[in-house]
Amino acid sequence: MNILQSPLTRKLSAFVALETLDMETLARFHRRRRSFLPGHEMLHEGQKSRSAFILAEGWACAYKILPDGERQIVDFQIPGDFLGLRSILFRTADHSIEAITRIEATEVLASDILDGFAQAPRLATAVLWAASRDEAMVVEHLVNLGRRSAEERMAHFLLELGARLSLVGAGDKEGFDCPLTQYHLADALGLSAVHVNRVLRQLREEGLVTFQKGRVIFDDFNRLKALGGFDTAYLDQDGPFLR
Amino acid sequence: MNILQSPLTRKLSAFVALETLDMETLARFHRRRRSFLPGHEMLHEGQKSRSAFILAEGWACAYKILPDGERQIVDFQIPGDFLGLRSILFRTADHSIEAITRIEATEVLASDILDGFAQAPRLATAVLWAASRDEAMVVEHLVNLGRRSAEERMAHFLLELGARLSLVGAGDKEGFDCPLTQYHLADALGLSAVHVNRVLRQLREEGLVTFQKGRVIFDDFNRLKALGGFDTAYLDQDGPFLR
DNA sequence: CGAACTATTGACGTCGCTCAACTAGTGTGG
DNA sequence: CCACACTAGTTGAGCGACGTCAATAGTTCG
Repeated sequence: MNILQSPLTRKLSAFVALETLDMETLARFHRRRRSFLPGHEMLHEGQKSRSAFILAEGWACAYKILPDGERQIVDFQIPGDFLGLRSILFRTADHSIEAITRIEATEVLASDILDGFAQAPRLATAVLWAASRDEAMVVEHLVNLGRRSAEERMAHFLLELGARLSLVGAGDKEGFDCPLTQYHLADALGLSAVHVNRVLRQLREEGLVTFQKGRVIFDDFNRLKALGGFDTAYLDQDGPFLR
Repeated sequence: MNILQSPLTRKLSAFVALETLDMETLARFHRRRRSFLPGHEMLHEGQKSRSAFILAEGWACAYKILPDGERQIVDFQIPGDFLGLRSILFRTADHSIEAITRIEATEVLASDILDGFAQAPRLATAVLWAASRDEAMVVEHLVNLGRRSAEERMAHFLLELGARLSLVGAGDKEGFDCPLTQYHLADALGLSAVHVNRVLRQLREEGLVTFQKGRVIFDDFNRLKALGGFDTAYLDQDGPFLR
């Protein structure tokens, strides 16, 4: 894939108008191609890591395991997202990452990124923006867990996923293909798998959204948005901002 | 206050060994001194903002308001923290910020920061680290809401606050002064104020921690850590890493 | 000394959890 | 080709953590 067309470039271009120098530096990030099978643990909490990944194809999730064995999924990653960026800035990774589907990614060394900042400062700004956008998503996720009912959480979550996927051309207002199980949803939304099932049934029976057979279909996009209190502003994805 | 001693410099020094050039660039961030009274809304969600703040003295909180009027506090800020960094990278602020106590801060223009990156790339890395650390805290907060009981949440929350404050010299293993009300705790932990009260009583009666009269006292630090599943690794604050 | 905020406690309701049983699809080896 | 295992999904019964509502103090401040 041409670097000009890569999901990451497309995403960063939503914020900064990248120049030739930035593009060249970014291209240097994409030298080591790697593949992973579903279920592979790409990064383990506590591990020292000198490289991160840029996801080109497939889905992954970042999570933490609690002492009692419970899991909280923090974020799902889709093409164009960094995997484990924090793990190279920190002494040890503060979370684990697991491949959900088969994954194609490029490995990026810490030194590539840090040297890149010195050569292309605009790129540093773009990466800071990408990290801030990730944080904004985690924040919205936090609000979801803190102050919304199970039904509202699910509505908001499915809408966010749809919005993110549509940015990389993998979904629209009709719906999207989704490889997640009800267990993934439970661990992400802080619910039990049993309750996830009930909530999905309820949303389906109310004619709002249908999640079956690996596909999410928005039956009534607007009513779903109203239920989930969903507003895309925090995704900040409406065309280049910094020129 | 000398720039060498400012809380922000101390915090960033925990990650990168800052050079003279970085220090000078950082000093340029500290020109516009501002004060705010308790309760002042320093940043409003949806607002366009061209400047952020570096907190020198006092406490603030970042929060979101839901359509039904409920509030979720995302983070509390203490000296050395950025206020509204995301708001200058995004088109509009995705959250609001309120002064809890009287606040002393310096205002930083977006251009100061972005120009600073071009002149001192190490500083860009340091700011990215600071943003990542903020994200790590939000992530831990998310795990807190998703998978811990009210009692565990409270334990974890008070321990995190203590750890952060001790980094800037405002607390230790004994305890710390804390200007938060039970309503603040409720909005941060996704609980009702009534339940916060009950949980605090329970923790006090179990001899774990006492929160009264604006002071948090760790009655049994180790048992509290065990209860909250608290591990400081995600704060990544054990001495300079990148040299 | 009233007004406004903060903290405390009880009674009662409910959302979401646990446990358990059952179905359906899928893959695997004999 | 079937038996078995394994995973994902579905549904019911019962229960407990936490919410809501309401009443009462204690504190701070004008």
